[in-house]
Amino acid sequence: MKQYQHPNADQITLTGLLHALSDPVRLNYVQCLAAKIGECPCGAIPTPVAKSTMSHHLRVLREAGIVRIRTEGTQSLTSLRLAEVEAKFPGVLQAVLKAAKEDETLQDNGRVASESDLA
Amino acid sequence: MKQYQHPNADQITLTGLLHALSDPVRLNYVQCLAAKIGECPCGAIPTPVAKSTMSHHLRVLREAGIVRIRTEGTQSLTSLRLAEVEAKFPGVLQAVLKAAKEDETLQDNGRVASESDLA
DNA sequence: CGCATTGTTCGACATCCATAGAACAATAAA
DNA sequence: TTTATTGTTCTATGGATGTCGAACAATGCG
Repeated sequence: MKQYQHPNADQITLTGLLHALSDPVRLNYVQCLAAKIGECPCGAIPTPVAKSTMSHHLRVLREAGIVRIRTEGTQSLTSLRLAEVEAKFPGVLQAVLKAAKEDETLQDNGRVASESDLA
Repeated sequence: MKQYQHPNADQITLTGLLHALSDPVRLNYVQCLAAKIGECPCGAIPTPVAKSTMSHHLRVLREAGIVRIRTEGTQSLTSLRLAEVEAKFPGVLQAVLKAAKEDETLQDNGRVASESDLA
């Protein structure tokens, strides 16, 4: 269907990483993605924005090197590039994910992902 | 001279923190600030932008809760709120600082690299 | 084949943001 | 007091960004 381009480890920049994570919608998506193991269909994670907007956000995350996207059938599967990002910037993504998990301001911000929303 | 308002720990948000750190000029400034201990005059850290621009960046850093600014005479002294930020989001700022220290794209003291190098 | 599902792309739009110069304020130094 | 230093604020500007709807593409299902 569609071929996605992913930056390799060398092309991942710290500011790019931080910028990609600085959006509430994106950070929440990444957080939900980290909670699951392995790949995850985009649609399986509830988001408060239109699908075209989410497509844009996923593009940002992908180009920042945070997620890997591949298509299978009609749906695209996203997975966190945790190991690669950690190898490049040790502790950063992990600390952000941990902080996000315990942050209340992300829950209502964008109204994302109550436990009941997760299928 | 001027009174600065600083957010308390409760008002520091993760996305605000990440956004403030996602700018190369700001991240470099914070990194230099971390290298020094205690307060530091703004002018003591070389920056590649005009002073009005730097004033804007320092405002962003201050409002994000990352730096504390106070004036003494004609100059304003900035200090990193490392302990407070770490108390709120453990590991995040520290990991970012460590990553920034070892990142080549940030090295030459603020010349905004990386954007043009990505093409 | 026709239709539903899933996501991308395009155009549009409003807003934010980094940048800089000019004018201003406050203090220090001569 | 006059000048220099330091930084803020105002205004402008060009570019990036988040958002959406509509149209499109690809696959799966009946």
